[in-house]
Amino acid sequence: MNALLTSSQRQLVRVISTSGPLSRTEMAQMLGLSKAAMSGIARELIDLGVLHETETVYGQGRPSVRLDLHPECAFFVGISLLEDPAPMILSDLNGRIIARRAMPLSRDPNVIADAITESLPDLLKAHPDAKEKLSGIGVALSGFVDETQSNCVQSTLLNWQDVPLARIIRERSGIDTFIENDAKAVAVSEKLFGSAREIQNFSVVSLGDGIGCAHFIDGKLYRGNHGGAGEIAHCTIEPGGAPCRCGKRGCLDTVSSMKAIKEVSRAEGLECTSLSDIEHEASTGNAAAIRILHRAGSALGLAIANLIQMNDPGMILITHVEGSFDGLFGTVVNQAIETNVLPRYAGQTPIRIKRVDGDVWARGAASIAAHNFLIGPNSN
Amino acid sequence: MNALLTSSQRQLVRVISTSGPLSRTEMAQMLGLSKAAMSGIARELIDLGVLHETETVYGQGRPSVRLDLHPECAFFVGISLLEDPAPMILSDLNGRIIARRAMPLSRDPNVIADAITESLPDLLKAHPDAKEKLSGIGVALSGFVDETQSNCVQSTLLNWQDVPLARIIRERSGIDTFIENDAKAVAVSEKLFGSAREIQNFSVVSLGDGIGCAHFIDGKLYRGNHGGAGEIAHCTIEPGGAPCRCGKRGCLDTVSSMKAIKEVSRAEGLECTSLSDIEHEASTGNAAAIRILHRAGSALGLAIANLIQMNDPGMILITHVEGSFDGLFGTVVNQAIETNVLPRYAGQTPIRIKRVDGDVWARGAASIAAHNFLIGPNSN
DNA sequence: GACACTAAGTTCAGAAAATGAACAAATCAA
DNA sequence: TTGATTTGTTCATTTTCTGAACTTAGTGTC
Repeated sequence: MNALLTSSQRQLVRVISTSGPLSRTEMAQMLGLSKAAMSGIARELIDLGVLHETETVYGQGRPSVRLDLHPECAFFVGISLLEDPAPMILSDLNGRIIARRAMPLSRDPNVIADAITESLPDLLKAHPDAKEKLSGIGVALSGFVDETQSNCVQSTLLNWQDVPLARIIRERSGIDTFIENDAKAVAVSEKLFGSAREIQNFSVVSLGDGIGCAHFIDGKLYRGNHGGAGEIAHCTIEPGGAPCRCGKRGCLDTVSSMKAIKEVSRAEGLECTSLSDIEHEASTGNAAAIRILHRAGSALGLAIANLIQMNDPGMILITHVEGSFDGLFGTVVNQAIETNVLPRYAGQTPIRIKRVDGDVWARGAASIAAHNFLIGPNSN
Repeated sequence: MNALLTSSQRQLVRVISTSGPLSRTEMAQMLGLSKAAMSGIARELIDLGVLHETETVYGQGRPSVRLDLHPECAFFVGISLLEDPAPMILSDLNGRIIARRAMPLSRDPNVIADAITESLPDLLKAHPDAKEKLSGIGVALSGFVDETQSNCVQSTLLNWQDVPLARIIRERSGIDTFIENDAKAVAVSEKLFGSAREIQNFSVVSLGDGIGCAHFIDGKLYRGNHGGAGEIAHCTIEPGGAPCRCGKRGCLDTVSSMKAIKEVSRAEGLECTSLSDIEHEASTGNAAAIRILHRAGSALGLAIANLIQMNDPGMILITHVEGSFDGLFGTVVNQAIETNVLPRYAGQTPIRIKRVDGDVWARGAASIAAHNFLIGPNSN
């Protein structure tokens, strides 16, 4: 259905999806078209059910009518391969989750494709509308994905090397499928549906067992020359520090990831199984806990400060699954950012913290499909 | 003249300027146009003197004729405000320097504008062709420039704050003028004329008294949200290290800039006035010299490695005015990059070293004008 | 060297898309 | 109620692009 749109129609969809609801006149200006041309294109898209009229804005003169994407003109499935069982969601064009299922995780791409295909009818059961307008499947995974969003170049977690997962799923299910790295998927979902809608340049730092990061630059996801942009976890933060599983030493990952924090705690004899536990110990004055959180927070803050210095983003979004950022750890991170950023720019880059639930990855995955529907793969 | 081009014509110019000479058929494919449309557009541009036919490529079937920009269809003036006297060059569309002058440097934008305007006739004297087709003036300076490439937001060297230099020069001279930060100007000139023509993502690190850096991302100069992208010089590289003039501590600038290296050498009692001197001392076994170069090289290498980790560029271009990269310093830099980059990616990012002469900044400045002529200011 | 074969580039009628100008519609302000 | 103002529509006209047939300039083969 998306392929049936003319290039002007696609442009219009793109503008609305990045700028939100707009009047016909505003869009005409943004696209450099005449009001006459806009009028026609808008009507076509309304007739196709892609756009619909929303609020009326009153000012001087005839009020303008904002057009927005019809949230139910397309539906998407998102699957996260980061947990077992793998969460699976059905979302509309606004990123709203409509249905939720889970499927067993596997390392065999064929098994995954089959599991997805078999789970689809159940996921879509109560939603005949979505069944008909299902426009794409997105998959989030830990690893590197190439720029076609079709091949997984490498994944340690899944033990993959050049697996054309999207193609396999596409063949089994018959539905347009795209895969993406976990952090990059979250960045896309924040850009489409979240707090970054109007920000052209921002970076997402996702804090969990590992540390992920993704950049949006000039309104586009930036994946780098080998798909490795955002590999902040393996920035050297303590030269000559502890060996990392990547082969080098002193990576941020060895200091500030939840996994690292917990391991160091255990090594120091703390009986803690979660960040909250350690935070609690620290608040009661446990020197080891304080030291650990301080070290982890300073390292993460320094890495983020360096990121700000290098790329000058308009926002840093830190997402975390575990614990909270109100304790010592969060305080130290913020402090470290402040002290390591050019004083001239200190406080200029908003740092937003977002506690995310178990749906993030699946929602991110769905947003990859949505992005391909709205913006297209090559962003031309 | 540029404003007279239709949007298709501009697109074509843009494609050629980024991809080099192409046949009509190739361009038709790249722009998604029919051969018929291309034929017409190409003829128009040839008639206008913007394009010309170059080599003929023989294959199966009728040979294709590559079209390229006519190097003499536009000329540009570039001025560097980094030295006194300020170098001033005249270049063609290939970046070839045709004439060279110098003018006295001033901190008063009006005086600069007058000096440029007065120097122009002399610069253009022997080149009536260039006089007629002069299409823009570019100015490179040390400091922050806004995204319109018209205002200098801040310059420590020139002691400026929000100076609309481009507008002033434009008014005096009557010629389209754009200004740019020094490192960013060099990056643009490398993209247009240098070794980065076909690379979409790369970073330039310019090593001189200070350390500058600029990123090209997805084929575009990336300036960041506040124009501060590439401020690698003030990444914290030695936490808690020596105080920097920026107000914080341990910045790369305090360790690896030529100024810092020389200052530390002097403080350590070495009688050295240039990098070559220190390199020479090191090669004769002077422990202090070795230590200084090692520290500076490791720091710069680490910063570049972090840059590679974060942005995964397709190339790093290190430009340096002074000394050479064949000695200890260069070796240590390369080593530090290797050891601090994910082993998986080690050696994957080409590091090119370029010794630049006194023309770099003025040539970079001219390329800013050329870029605005070829690609346009907003890159739509 | 004649012949088919291939692919580049051109031509031109016709289709598609965008424009400009006039106009209808919906509100505010007085 | 009237005028001002701005949105959005309509339609004839212009601009731009396409498709298909054609010309051109080579290669490869016998």
